[in-house]
Amino acid sequence: MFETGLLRCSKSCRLRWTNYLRPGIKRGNFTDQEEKLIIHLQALLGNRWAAIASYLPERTDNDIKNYWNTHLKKKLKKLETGADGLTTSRVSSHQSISKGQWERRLQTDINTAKQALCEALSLEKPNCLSSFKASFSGSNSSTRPSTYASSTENISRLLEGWMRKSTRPGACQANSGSTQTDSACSQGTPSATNCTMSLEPLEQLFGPDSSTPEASETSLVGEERKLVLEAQEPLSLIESWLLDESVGQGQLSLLDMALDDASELF
DNA sequence: AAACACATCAACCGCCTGCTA
DNA sequence: TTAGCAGGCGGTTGATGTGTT
Repeated sequence: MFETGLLRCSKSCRLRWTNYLRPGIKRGNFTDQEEKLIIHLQALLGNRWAAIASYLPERTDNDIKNYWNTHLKKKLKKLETGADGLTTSRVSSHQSISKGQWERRLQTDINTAKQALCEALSLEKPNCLSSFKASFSGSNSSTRPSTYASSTENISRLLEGWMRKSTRPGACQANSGSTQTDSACSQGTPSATNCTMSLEPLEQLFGPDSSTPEASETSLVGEERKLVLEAQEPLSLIESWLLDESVGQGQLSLLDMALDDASELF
């Protein structure tokens, strides 16, 4: 501990630096993209503002937390109470679940799905299951050392894949001047933080034509519509994603899968 | 102009975790 | 092994700004 002569301890100084003084911090209104990304990440990660902030290097966890509490909560509540059946069911269904429960169930389901997939495809790869199980070994609440660490890493991996897929030509732009936070570094922030993510899935939440499933579906064009329709085929969304992940192609968004999966599970 | 309500956001608080002696 | 410490985190508070009556 050091004293600066100010009436602040090192803790306060650090906070002041990371939340206010640190260079590269963007102030002012959040863009639509940032807003959607926050909502997306909050749905995935829960109130883990530091983890969410690691995907928005120009914003601090405090900023995001404040923005969520003051703006986005209301916005989502509005949507929830609105006449939008699809959005309402989607948002409320996954928000009503406690985060830990959601994570465990999702991870368990992923595990099960992947196992089934490996077996179904008769993959003669002993590493397939073992490596996967190892990667999710932390999902057992009685053995995992840290829910946070395991889930953050997992989600990071998922997001990496999602961002790769959702990034379209011209959609990725450099974030010049941004500085990684200490927390971002320590948490293994994916390199994709410098990408402005494509967030079409969330247009369904915020777009003017998202009030009905039909509308949201018809708002999609070409390849996206095809993929949405494909997602309604017997293959579960998780399986689609797993296949997608293993093949390294496809454009199903993680958000759709996560939310749909949550709806299916509950 | 004053009073009040509401919104915003920096800072504080307490808990948890990891490190180290 | 363990106690003490520092740092990180999320939840909450309170000061300040802004809008409304």
